[in-house]
This record gives sequence, C-alpha cells and structure tokens, in this order.
Amino acid sequence: MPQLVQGEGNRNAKIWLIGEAPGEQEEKQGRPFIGGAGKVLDGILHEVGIQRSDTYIDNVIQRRPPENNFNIFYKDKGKKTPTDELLAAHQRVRELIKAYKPNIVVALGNEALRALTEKNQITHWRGSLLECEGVKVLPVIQPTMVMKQYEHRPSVVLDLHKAKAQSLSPYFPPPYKDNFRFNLSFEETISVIRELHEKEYIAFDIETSQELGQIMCIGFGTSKEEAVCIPIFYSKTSWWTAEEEIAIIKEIRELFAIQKIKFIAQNAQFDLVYLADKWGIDVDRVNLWMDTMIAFHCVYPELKKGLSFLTSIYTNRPYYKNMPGSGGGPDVLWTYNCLDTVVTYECAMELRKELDEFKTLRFYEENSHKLIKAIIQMQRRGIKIDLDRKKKIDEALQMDLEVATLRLQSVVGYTLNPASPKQMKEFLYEDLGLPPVYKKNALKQQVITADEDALETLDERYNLPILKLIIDIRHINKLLSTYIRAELEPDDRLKCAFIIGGNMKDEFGEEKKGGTETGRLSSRSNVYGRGTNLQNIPRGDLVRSIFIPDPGCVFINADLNKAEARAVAYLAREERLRNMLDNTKEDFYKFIAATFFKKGVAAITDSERQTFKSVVHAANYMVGETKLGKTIGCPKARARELLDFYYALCPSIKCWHMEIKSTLSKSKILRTPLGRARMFFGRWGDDLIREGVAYVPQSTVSDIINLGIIRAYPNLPPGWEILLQIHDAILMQVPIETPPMHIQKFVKHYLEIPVEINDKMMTIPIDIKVGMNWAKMAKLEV
DNA sequence: TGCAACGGCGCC
DNA sequence: AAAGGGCGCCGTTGCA
Repeated sequence: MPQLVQGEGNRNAKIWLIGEAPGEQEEKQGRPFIGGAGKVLDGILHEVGIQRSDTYIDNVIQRRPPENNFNIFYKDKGKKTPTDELLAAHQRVRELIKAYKPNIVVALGNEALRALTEKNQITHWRGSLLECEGVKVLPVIQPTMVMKQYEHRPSVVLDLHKAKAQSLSPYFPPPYKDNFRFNLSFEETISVIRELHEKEYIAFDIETSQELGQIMCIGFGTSKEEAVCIPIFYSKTSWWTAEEEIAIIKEIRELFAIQKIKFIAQNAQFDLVYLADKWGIDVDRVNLWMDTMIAFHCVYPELKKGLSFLTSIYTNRPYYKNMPGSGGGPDVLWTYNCLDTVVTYECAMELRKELDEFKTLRFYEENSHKLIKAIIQMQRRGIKIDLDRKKKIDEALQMDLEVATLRLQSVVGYTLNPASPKQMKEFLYEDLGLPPVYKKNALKQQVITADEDALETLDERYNLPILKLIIDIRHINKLLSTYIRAELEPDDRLKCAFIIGGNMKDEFGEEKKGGTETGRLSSRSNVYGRGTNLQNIPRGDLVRSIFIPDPGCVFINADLNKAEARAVAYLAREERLRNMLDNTKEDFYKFIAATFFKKGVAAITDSERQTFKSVVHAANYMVGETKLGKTIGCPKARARELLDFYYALCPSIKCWHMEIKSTLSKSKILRTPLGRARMFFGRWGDDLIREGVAYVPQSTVSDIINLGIIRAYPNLPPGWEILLQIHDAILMQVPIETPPMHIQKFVKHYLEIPVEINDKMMTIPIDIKVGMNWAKMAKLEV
C-alpha cells in the first residue's frame, strides 16, 4: 500500500508551497520535497532567504502516482477531465487555504496552478499574482523542471523573491485603473496626439503585419495605466482616408521630434527601424530615454527579455499575452497595444531604480543606450556589394562544386552528401570501417563526429585523399550558401541587424533568447529577414572582395591591437605582461616564444609564434592542456609544459582567476572597469568561473569599441560612415580624397579611449587599414 | 509542408 | 579526469 505524504511545516506560516505529487524519495520517507527536487528547492529557498521552517509545504496529490505519471489522475488523454480523486485533492488544498489563510501560496508547477486557479501553462503564468479563496497565489516553475533544465532556475529565484515580498501582507496590490483610449475619430485622434506633447514620459509600441509589411497601429503609454492606441491599418486596408492617414502620420512624426519628451520602448530598434522606413521618422532626433529590453539585458543577459517576462518581474499585472489573436476583432489588437505600452512604461521606471541599485545606471545611459541609434544607422545603411564580382564568384564556385561532386561520386560509387552528418558517419565508420573519432557536442557529451577535424585526423592516419575532397566540397557549400548567396536588400546592399541585448522574433511575442551574455554585439539577418550575420564573413579574399565602399569612398578598418590580451594584463595586474604589451617593440607573441626557447626574437618561426599565441589565449581563459594540445597539435604533456611556463612568467593571471572565483562565490555579480554589472545564474563550478573569466575582458573590449562608435558617430565628417562593428574592430568608409593624416587623427581621437583599470590607465592602440574592397586592406601610411 | 533539433562551420 | 568563451546561419533529419 503506497504511503501518503502529508504536508509538512507550520500551517500558520505566511508562505505556503504547494507542489504536484510526491516522487520516489518522498514516498519512501513520507515527507514532501526531500529528493532531488527538494534539494533544488532548498537551495533556492536558501538563496532567496526563506527558511524552510517558516513555510508549510504540501502537494496537491498526496500519493505517488505509478512511474511518477500524473496523467493517471485524468480520465482522458487530452488531460482535460480530472478524476474524482484529483477533484477531491483540489478541494482539499482549497479548503486548507480557506481555513488557514496564509499570506501567499506558491503554486509549484502546472498541476498546482490548475488546482488553485484552474489555469494552464505554468511557463506563461509563472510570476503572475493570482488568487484562490481570497489568498494570493504565485505560480512558479516546479523544482523538478529545474533539475531537468537548469535554465529554468533563474525565474524560480526571481519569483520566490516576489513571493517573499508578497508574504509580508495578506493584501493584494491595488488594482490597475486602466484608461485605454482607442477607436477615436480623426479629429479626436489629432487632438489626442497633440495632448501627448505635454507629457514628460511616453512609452511607445507599434504592432506590425509582416505579411503586409505595414504598421497596423501605434500605442502611446503615458503612465502605468493610461494609454492611447492609434490604428493605421486594419485587415489589409487603411483605417483612414489617404488624406487622414497622411495627416496622422505627420502629427506622429512631429510628436517624435519633440525633444523634451522622454521616449520609452521595449526593443526600440525594431520600432524605430519601421518608423523610419515606413513613416520617415528621423531616428536621430527621437529623444529615446529608456529601452527596457536593453536595460534589462545589461544586468541579466542570461534571462529572457521579452515583455511578458519583464512584466512578470517588474509589475503586478498577470500574464496577458493569452488574449485572443486577430479573431478577436480590432479592439483586441488595440487593447493589447495599449497594455504593451503601459507595461513598458512601468517596467522602465522600475528597471531604472534597479540599475541604480546595482550602480550601473550610468553605464547603461552612457554606453548601451547611446549605442542604439548609432547601430540603427549602421543597419539601415548596409554595405555596397560588387554585383559583377559576386556573380562571377558564384559561377566559379558553382562550377567547382559540380566538378568536385562528380569526382566524389565516381570515387565513392554513389551519391554521398557531405553536408549530411548521418550519411558521412555511415560512410566513414561503416562503409570504410574507420575507427570512430569523437568530440564534445554542445551538451558536453562525447559523440561520434564527421567534422573537419575528424576528416583531417583520419586522412593523416590512413592517407585518404577523398576526405580532402569532402572538406573542399563543404567549404564551397559554406561559402556559397551562407555568404555569396546571402539575400540582398532591394537596393542591392547587404545589411544586417546588430543586437545589443535580445530580440524577439515571432509576432505572438513569444520570447526568444537573444543577444550576447558578454556585452558584445551580435549580428544576424535584419527585421525583414534579409541579409545575414556580418560579423563572421570569412577572412579570405574570396568573399570579402565583394564588399566595396560607396562610389567616391574608401574603406577604413580600425582594430584594437591585441585588445583582450591587454585587458587581461590590466585586469590581472600582471605587470610583466602589461610591460611586454605596452613597451616591447618586438612582436609580443614572438617575444614570449623567444623567452621560452631562450633564443633571439628574430629566430622565432611563424609556427612557433602561432603556438604561443594559442598558449597565451589558453592560459588567460583557463583552457586545459588537452584542448590546447589539440589546437596546436602537440602531446598533452607538452601543452602542460607550455602552460606552466606562461603561468610562471605571468603569475598574476592565476590570482586573477581566483579573484573572479571569489567574487562570484560571494555575490554572483561581476563588475567591469567600465561599470557594467552582470548577474550570473549558472550552476556553480569551473564552467561558471571560466564564464566569468571570459566575460570581464570580453565585455571590456567591446564596451571600449562601442564607446568609440558612440563618440565618433555624432562627429563624423560629411561622407564618413560607420558600417560594421566586429567585436574589436570597426569598418568605416570615408571620402577617397580624405588625407591619411586626417583619418589617423580622427580615429585616434575618438577610438583610442583611455580606461582606468586597477588604478592604471589602459589605452589600446589602434591599427588602421585602408582599401578599395574588404579583401585588400593595407596599413594606412601617413 | 512546416518546424525544431542537431551537426557543422564561419568569425572574434 | 578533463574542461574555451562568445555568437548566427545553413542543410539535413525526423516528426507532425
């Protein structure tokens, strides 16, 4: 007879935790939440500062279902009709809540959510303050899910913080008194827009139709409960007459030009690009004051940053993205639009306070925020493409591909697709019977692979020229499909989107993680789905040669010299490394190699230099000997020796690693010299420390280059444009007649930025190159 | 036919 | 014992 697991703890506690059903361990010991899930829960409670003894913990169902399969409590497969047992269990929990009236009940998981509120989908409702028997209910993702997918943990931590705050009183927060205005006449619309002129803060949001490529409506929120929505399109036609539409858009354009209004948006890049493209709004002149997505991403880059997630953290509004879609008529879209703006307004105000608490508000304002407009212009401009050259390269590669494919077929005897990992593995490890080569996949599992490394290894060992051919075919495929055939804009330019912090892709507002965790920019295809990532264009001549400056211009490439190595030297207070980088006239990596081999710098070969470049990189970022040995092609012991040499030469590097570890263990927050503060949520361990070790110098460097863009952008002389940011470099174009001296002066003035790190000023020198296409860039001669 | 997961690969 | 961090895009595959 299965044992019932009774609730545990103090029923008079202010905070209750209700789970789904006991698991194996719970059943054995007759206590709730004591197995793996219990450990997870305890850890989070500890982190949040809730004593388990100050809670009452129970489950909806008190007996363990066979195989932990909760579905047995439903009569049908669709999980719609609860059995009598489940209904009784719902009743029991509700009666208990009614009798004891805790200040708040945390519903852990979908079944608890259902039992207390009859709602579904914990991932939607988590963090929303709901009600049961007059008591506050906060749905939270269940610890079991955190065990399976660790990335759910942060939301549980944040939600339990909210639960703790709400447990102080039994009262619900005051309800929102929403005042949303829409469905106005033309005259009312014009006058409403003019009323907006007097507002200090306005949150705005557009709803678009990808299908029509149109802005459907625009909403303006002027407090956390007041908003107006102005429709433009509905159901494939304009809402207004042509004259009215022109007049309204003109009014909106004027509104956005008012400098004293502080504009707020969630992911302003998206809205501003549309507003500029469709309505001719002058992005440069909009006084954007706060971008909630970018701000949130500054501190919490690991978390989702969609509006619904922010809403659950910074407001008391319940989840609202479940409103009916287009079937609900125009009012639904407009209400939704209004809600988005008031929520954005409230989140902005709360985020502001939080950034201030984290002492990173200034960083947000001076760095991330100011970057937004500069980046929008880069995205809108794009780069000119040499169409003739592109066509020739396409044809040549296509030809090469066909020849190589035919040869492959004739050797193999059937149509083997080198782009298919499945077919390749069968070919290598079954047909040819070669011993499998392994690698670690994204989940850190050892898996059999047929990647380029494996092909090269096998070719070396067994001399199989066919593998070289396969590598060639893959290269050509990659070049053609990813780069040469990237979709151009209607104006034949290649454009991309730069992402500062997160991006929501789909039109239902479903959250998609985006942006980098390190403060770098990322690049991808733009909001229209055209273009591609322009930060990973192959370095060889072939592809880069199709990128050309506009007529009358030349490309200027400005890159920060050994930026990350310098940052590490300063961050680690590694005097010798700092001195070598700042004061050694010889090549830095050759110098280190020469020290190791105890011979002159001149005698160092290129391959020796490359080896030590890898060693420095590996040692700085806590790469192990195995991986290093693999990268530079030497036995593990040799790699160990090289690492030890470097650590002995620059002993402070290891101290710096320890420092990062100690800071992370204390606060989970790392602060960079530029004032960027990030909270870490990862599982404690070496991976987390390695992440921290990579994060600080990486973000420092990208923040410096971005600061350069911010400083240069408003001061660009006529005809000068910033085209790309590639982590530690920027690509610009300038009029061809610009004197080299002028270029050098400008670049050094705006881009070489002294930064104080550990009481010393670090200035990363900039190398400037110039050229008529991106492949042929030569050092700028002054 | 559309979608998500995955392997593979380009860059810093 | 062994361990690199950070991105985005393409094609294939398997599932709905």
